Amino acid sequence: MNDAKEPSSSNSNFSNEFQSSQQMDWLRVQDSLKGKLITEDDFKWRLPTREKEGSCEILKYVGGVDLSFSKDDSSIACGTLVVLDLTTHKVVYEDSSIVRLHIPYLPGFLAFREAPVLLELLDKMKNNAHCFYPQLLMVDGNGLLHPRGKFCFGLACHIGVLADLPTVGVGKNLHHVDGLTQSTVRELLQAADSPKHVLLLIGDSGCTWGVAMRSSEGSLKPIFISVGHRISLATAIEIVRMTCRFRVPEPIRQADIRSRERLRNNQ
DNA sequence: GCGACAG
DNA sequence: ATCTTGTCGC
Repeated sequence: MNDAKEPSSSNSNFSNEFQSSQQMDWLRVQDSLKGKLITEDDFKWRLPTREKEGSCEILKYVGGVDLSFSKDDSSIACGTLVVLDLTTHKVVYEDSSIVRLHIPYLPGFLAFREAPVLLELLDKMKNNAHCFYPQLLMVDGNGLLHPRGKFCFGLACHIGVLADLPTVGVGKNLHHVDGLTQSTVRELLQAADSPKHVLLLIGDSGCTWGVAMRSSEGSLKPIFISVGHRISLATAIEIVRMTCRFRVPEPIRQADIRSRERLRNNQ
């Protein structure tokens, strides 16, 4: 009875080793991409709210990306890209792609699972020189707010660097970082008398990772905003606030709704 | 050692 | 991420 094969256990040794060597590769990739990261405003447009001398282009087209998953087969996903016109608050572009994912979700490595589909959608639009190509992209997932923050970063930074696009990370849950937890942050946000409902996320190390923000009056639960690429935290906050009809900023919310819808009607 | 851990 | 209905309220 001893020689009974335990496929799951003998497998998991190999599988675990494979997984950790895979993760070491991923850490190197994140580290190398981080060398290209820009964490201050670096774009040629300006916010519509900010008056300024000179005639420069105004931020008008804001993109949002998200993935939804099949309830039956969790490896089937629909990635969606939408672009919102800030002046009309309407969706002016939508594209999506249903794919089979071969990479599992591992905390800290979301980008390796989700970025490829989304980058393809962006690429397609750029290659067509589409006139609504986003000037900025909001990503469902964190940017600099990452548990191994010194040399790593999240999905929003990953996409920003690879697409060379200004990006903002928006999380609906806090990825525990540097002593910050969801419950303590929520308490602090309640206690804070910040009129803008914003709390700087400063970790035990003194590092500022992003902010927690009550984005709409209705919701006690905050969203977590962090710098993605080619943008400062202050600008990121301003743009997120500008696009929040509800708790989740509209570009991401629309991408979420539409990707879920497409998955329902198409598989 | 154990639990926690974006989507 | 996904499983899940109605319900209270502006």
